[in-house]
Amino acid sequence: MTGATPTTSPAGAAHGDAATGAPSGDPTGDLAVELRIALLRTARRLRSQKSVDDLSDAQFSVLAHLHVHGPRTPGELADAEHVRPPSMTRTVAALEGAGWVRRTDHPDDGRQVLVLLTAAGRSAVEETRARRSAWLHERLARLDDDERATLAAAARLLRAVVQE
Amino acid sequence: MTGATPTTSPAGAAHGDAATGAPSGDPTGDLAVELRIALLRTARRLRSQKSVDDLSDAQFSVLAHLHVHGPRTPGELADAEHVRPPSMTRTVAALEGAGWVRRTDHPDDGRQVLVLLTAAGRSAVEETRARRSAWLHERLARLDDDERATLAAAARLLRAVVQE
DNA sequence: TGATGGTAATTAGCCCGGCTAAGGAGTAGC
DNA sequence: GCTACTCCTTAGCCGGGCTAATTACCATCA
Repeated sequence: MTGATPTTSPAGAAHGDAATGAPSGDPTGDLAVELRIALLRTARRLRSQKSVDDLSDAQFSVLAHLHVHGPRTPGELADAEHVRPPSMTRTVAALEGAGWVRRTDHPDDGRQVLVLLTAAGRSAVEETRARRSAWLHERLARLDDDERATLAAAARLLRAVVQE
Repeated sequence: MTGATPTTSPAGAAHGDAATGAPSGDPTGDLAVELRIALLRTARRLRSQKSVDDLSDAQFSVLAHLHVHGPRTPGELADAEHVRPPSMTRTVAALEGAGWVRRTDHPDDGRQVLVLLTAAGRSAVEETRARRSAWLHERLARLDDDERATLAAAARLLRAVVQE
């Protein structure tokens, strides 16, 4: 099919590309463009796999955050997910409606609320995490060890890069 | 699945930092989980940068596709973006309304439509691409050459992994 | 040639989840 | 105890997924 090779983006034929603002002598310029495309494309594919279960991407992300970090306030969750508080309120409400989280009063501050995973929520995270990784897992299995090592290193780098 | 996910820190009160950083055991199983998390997280950050301009992620993706591949029918675009035709109809309509693409009759088949970039659309792609990469670019600049090489290799691998 | 079935695009209408603006409820400082 | 601030929530907009149904066109075959 559209077997365009990744190396650069010469955009083939009639489409004078190469603009992208990347000075050609500057490797990170190209890299940013290439990496962004690859990441967004892969993420889109990963996200499209989610349709098999009933947990949306935003919802799962919150659940996973609670799973790792423990109870959090909506404000903290909004901050962590880089969304506005009203959006988080809505997501939390959906999760609560589904029985995956519970809202409790904050012990010290009456304005705040603590959101915590229910037992159902905890196992939902664990099951979903495995299932969602299946597609990627299956594809990674086709790579050789070096390639997998590269991706593992990249995953670590991305974590650092994205770190606030 | 692989039984125990090694990343589960007991959410209780502990705040596992080392959680999810662990390379060990079943390499591809862990890798899939780790990579998925890193990719989705990074993609979310990248996407959140878009808010500065008036081009949504889905819209930009279509524009970029047309920029690289030339005129396409809505059906082909839907296929390429892994969305259903009605979704693409809507996206194309928005792009047309903004003047970035034009719809023309298909030369051979009256059922089909050809979507093509306008001049404005073409420069929108080029400008936006550079701007959107700026955030990532700035962060990549803090890495060393080896790390950048790793990410470049990973970008290539991801393209291949996601192919088809 | 005219009915029949398939295919492309669209419309209608649902839902999720971003956002802003505005409104309680609770806290804190004076 | 008033005032200001903080946190959460509600109300309501919008983009963009989806399915189901509709319309327009093509292709085939009796």
